[in-house]
Amino acid sequence: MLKIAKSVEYALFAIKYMSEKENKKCSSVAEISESQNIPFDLLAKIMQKLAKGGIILSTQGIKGGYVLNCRPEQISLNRLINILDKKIQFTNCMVDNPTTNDCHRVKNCCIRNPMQKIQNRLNELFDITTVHDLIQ
Amino acid sequence: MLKIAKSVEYALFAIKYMSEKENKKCSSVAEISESQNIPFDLLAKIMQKLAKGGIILSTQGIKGGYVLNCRPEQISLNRLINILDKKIQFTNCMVDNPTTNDCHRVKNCCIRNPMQKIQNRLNELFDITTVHDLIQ
DNA sequence: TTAATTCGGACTAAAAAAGTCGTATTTATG
DNA sequence: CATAAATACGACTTTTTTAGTCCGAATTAA
Repeated sequence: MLKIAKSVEYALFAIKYMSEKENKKCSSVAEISESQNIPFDLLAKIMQKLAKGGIILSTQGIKGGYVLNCRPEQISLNRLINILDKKIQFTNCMVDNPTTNDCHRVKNCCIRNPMQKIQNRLNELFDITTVHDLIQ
Repeated sequence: MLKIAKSVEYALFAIKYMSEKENKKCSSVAEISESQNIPFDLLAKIMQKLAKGGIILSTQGIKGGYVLNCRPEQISLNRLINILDKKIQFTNCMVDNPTTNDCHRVKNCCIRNPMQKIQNRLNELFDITTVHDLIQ
C-alpha cells in the first residue's frame, strides 16, 4: 500500500536515459532495457503507454525507437502515474458517482469527504513534482 | 496502488463508534461489527492491533470489550497506518540500509533521494492529519 | 527480402490484501 | 464451579493486484 508502481520507477529511468541522449537521437527498447536493467517486455509495454500518453514519440521499423516529446521539467509525477498505473484512489468510493458497488455506504459516509480532501492534497503534491525533480 | 488499506478504513469507523459511546463504556467487536457492517473476524484482528498500538484498551472476559485510550484528535493517520498496515514505502529501497536484495541499484541510484523527499512530504501530511479530521 | 524494430493483446506467475477458521484464555455471573 | 460471552493469536484460504512473459502482426531502412 502507498507504493509507487514499478512501471513508474522504470519509466523514470527510461526518461532519464532518453533525456541524456545527445542530438535527440532515438533509443530502442533493447538499448534502454539493457543499460538500465529493466525487463525488455515490460519496458516495451511501458514505452507504448508513454507514447500513447504523449510523453515520447515513436518511430517504427528498423532504426526506429523512441524520443522524448517533452522535457522532464514538463512532466508531472501525477501525469506519469495516471498514464502508467491508474489515478490515485485512496478508497473505492473516490470516484465521481459512487454506487453501492463501490461501497455500500455510498454517499452518506462520514469519511468520504475528509478522505477526499487528503487525497486532493496528495494529488497537488504529485502535480507539482516533476520527473526532473525525481531523476537528478 | 496509493490506496488506503481497508483495515485503516474499518478502524476509522470503529474509532468513531467508540468515540460516540456515552460514559466511556466499552464496546464489543460483535457490537461494532454489526452496527458498522464490518466482517467480525477481520475487525477482531484490527481491534487487537489497535490495542497493541495503544489506541484502545481491552478488557477480557464476558462483559469485556474495548474503549478508546486517546481522543481522535490525538491519533494521526500515519500512526493508524503504521499500526495496521505498514510504513509508507514508495519504493523497495526506502529502508534504512538498503541491500541489493531491496534493489540492485542500491545506494548509487539517482531517484532514491528525490523519491525519499516526496515520501517525507506525504508522511508530514499524514502526520498532521488526525482521525478526528477524518471522521466528522 | 530480410532483420530490427514497434504494436497490441493474451497469458502466467508472484505478491499482497482481504477475509475466514479454530482453539485457547479470560472473567462475570448464576 | 460451570457456563457463556468475550478477547487473543496464529494458521489458513480466497481474491485482487502487480509484475513479468509470450506470441504474432505491422512497419521500415537497407
